[in-house]
Amino acid sequence: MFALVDCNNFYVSCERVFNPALCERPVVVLSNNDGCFIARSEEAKAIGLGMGAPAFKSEQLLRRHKVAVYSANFALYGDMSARVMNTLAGYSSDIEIYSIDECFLGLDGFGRFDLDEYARDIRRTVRRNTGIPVSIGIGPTKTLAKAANRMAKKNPALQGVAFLRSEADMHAALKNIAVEDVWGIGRRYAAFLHQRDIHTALDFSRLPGPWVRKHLHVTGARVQEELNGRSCLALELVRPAKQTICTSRSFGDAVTEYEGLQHAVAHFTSKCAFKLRREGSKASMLTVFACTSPFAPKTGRYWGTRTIALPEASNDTIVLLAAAERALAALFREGYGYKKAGVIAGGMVPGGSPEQTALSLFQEDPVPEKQLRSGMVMEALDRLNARYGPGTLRLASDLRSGWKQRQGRLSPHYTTSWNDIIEVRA
DNA sequence: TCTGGGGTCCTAGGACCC
DNA sequence: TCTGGGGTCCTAGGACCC
Repeated sequence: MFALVDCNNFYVSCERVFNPALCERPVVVLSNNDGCFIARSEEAKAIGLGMGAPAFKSEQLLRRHKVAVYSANFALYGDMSARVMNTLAGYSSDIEIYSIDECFLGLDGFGRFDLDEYARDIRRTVRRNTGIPVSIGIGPTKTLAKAANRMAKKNPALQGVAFLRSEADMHAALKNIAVEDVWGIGRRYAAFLHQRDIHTALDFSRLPGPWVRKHLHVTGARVQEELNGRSCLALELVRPAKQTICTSRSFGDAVTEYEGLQHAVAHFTSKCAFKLRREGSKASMLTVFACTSPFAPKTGRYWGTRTIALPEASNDTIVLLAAAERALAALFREGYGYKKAGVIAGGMVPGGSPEQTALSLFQEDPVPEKQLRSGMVMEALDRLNARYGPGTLRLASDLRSGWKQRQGRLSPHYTTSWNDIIEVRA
């Protein structure tokens, strides 16, 4: 058995924890750069504010219904997420943190418990410890746990918990779930299936296996197996190291000067380097891109990208910055208004393993003194920033001028910044 | 004025190896 | 008359997730 615990309207719920007056109002949280809705309270959904819809198109609606609007505060959401996951870890030793607001729990060997009551206890405890409301679905496969979770959310009578215990439970659940709402069936496959008169999860589960394998490939075939109660997706108890690490942002105002892009790219590169070190990985390739708005008139569009192969895999900010600088210089074209840029680290090599030191053909020194020093400098940098706040110590090229994000309605970093708390009190 | 930011996996086809 | 059999690696594109 698997349980899927999913935080309700997570980002909105985080804002509400620290501002209970929001509980009676429609609330939305915007994406970076205050662009789209990425979280909506139930009231906001009812008004018709769509997930991922651009906020500027709904300004009237927002005003008319006095919707509380927030810029994304990922420092807050990330910290609240860690608190929720911490609580959940007390309920099973087998946990997979699936996303910032979702967690699978393995319930093998929990047969002596009443799982329904167990789930209700989890809900109460998470709520008490963190203030965050969650819904819980339980089923014999991850996909069925997902489906159960959806039921728990959609059906208030269930009070946040749905348990697919018997064949009959599963049959009833699948009958009431549209095929596009099944985990692993996206827009394209849903349209394909609708054309062939397959509308519910139950319809899909009954299709001939080879046909599904042919048209939806192995991923689709696995979904079908899972819907039929045969588990194909195991819990990932250890998160595998990331294969790529990306930091990118849209700009509040288009950036036209090379210098502005340079500062932004240096900032993104520093963030990537930090993420690499946190993962214990080194990158052997670095890609930089900068582009105009996809909504700009066709003639004013440009998508520039360059990838640099590093002579040795690295997670040293200084090394990566030098590469990023070269890439940007190569891709930059005068005369465009750049609306977004980013840095992608790839070709990962585990940091600290023998490969990472051994493989450079031209490395003259058997004891890589330079690398040793670089590691120590980066460690000091990270320690200082961990203690005194991100960005306290940084490279001189990592400048915040010449580019900025729109972020007009940011709530305080209630749980991660003393300064913000002091301001709130004042 | 104005449209996010991360990720993963799978497949097909080409280039290449012996 | 009529072109082997077994691989790997890389890339692009398509699908999906939150």
